[in-house]
Amino acid sequence: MISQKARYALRALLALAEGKSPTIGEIAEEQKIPRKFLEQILLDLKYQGLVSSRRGRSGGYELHMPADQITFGRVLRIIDGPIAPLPCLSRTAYKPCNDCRDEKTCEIRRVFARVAESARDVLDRVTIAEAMQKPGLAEVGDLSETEAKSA
Amino acid sequence: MISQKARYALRALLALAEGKSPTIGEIAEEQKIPRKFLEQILLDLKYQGLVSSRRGRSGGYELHMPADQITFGRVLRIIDGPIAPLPCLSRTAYKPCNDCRDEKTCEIRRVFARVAESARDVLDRVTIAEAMQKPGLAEVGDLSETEAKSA
DNA sequence: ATTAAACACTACAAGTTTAGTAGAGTTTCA
DNA sequence: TGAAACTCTACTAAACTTGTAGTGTTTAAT
Repeated sequence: MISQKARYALRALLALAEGKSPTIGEIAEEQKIPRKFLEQILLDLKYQGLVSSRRGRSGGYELHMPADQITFGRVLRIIDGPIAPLPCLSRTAYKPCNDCRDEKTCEIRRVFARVAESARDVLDRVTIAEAMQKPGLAEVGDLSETEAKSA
Repeated sequence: MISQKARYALRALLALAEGKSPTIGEIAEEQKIPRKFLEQILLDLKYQGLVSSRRGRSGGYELHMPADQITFGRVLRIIDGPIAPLPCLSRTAYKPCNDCRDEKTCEIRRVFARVAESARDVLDRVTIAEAMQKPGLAEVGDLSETEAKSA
């Protein structure tokens, strides 16, 4: 499960990708996100260069880069940390599993490497811009599972 | 990230799949799992019918079903709960996302549905028996990412 | 210059989860 | 009958999650 915070971050970015420069308050109300919590999230995203802000009387937020350069994976790593299901499979925060004898022969690692790869395959490719597109148009990948309430 | 507890559970099951009937202490020592913690894990797996135990003087544990009928997904759901990245995508524990206006048009849900499906694709297919096989043999899926330390 | 509206930053806190530990009880077999 | 093994419940420290609170700083309009 991704965190509520990450969901809020993605929602906020999708809102900013509309192109306006809304205030925190406007985003919070429109997206039903607790306002002070959203402040912190937007600060995180700002520190990482995804959004920029204008202070003062008619301030607000906007994307600091094109929406088609912001992947879901990038957002998740900022908010939730590594995507990999095992520390020993993380690209961004590698750590050996403390109970693992030998990574090269670890059966668990081998299986989860496949999970990690397929997750990255989606998350590091799909951008905020793509996610905004209505389905039914030409799509990057296969979206046929939209109707199946599964997993 | 899957929990340490789930990793212990998978490790214990892989050990039991060797076919012997080891004691908790033997598994704990061999797999470097805290003994009392492992007791609880094995009890969970027993309640769910994956393993069975013999008490008393020469007791021990063994698999209660063929290793090729125990998928990683089943173990993860027992120990860690739902696999889905969003509550609204869980097959086993569906819950609406509280901040979501409309599931059918939710952009976030649409993207994570793809992640969920590909994760299930691996986890609900790969069994303890398959994981034990040495690589290099004929394999079910594609295992070519074994050498890439990524995600 | 003042002031109101907006962002910036830090601290705190309740609740939950994680990763165990502890200990008393029960069963079996030699 | 006693030692070795599983069974079961309770407890706990630390970390994480999901916020709330409050103070400060900047900007634009007046």
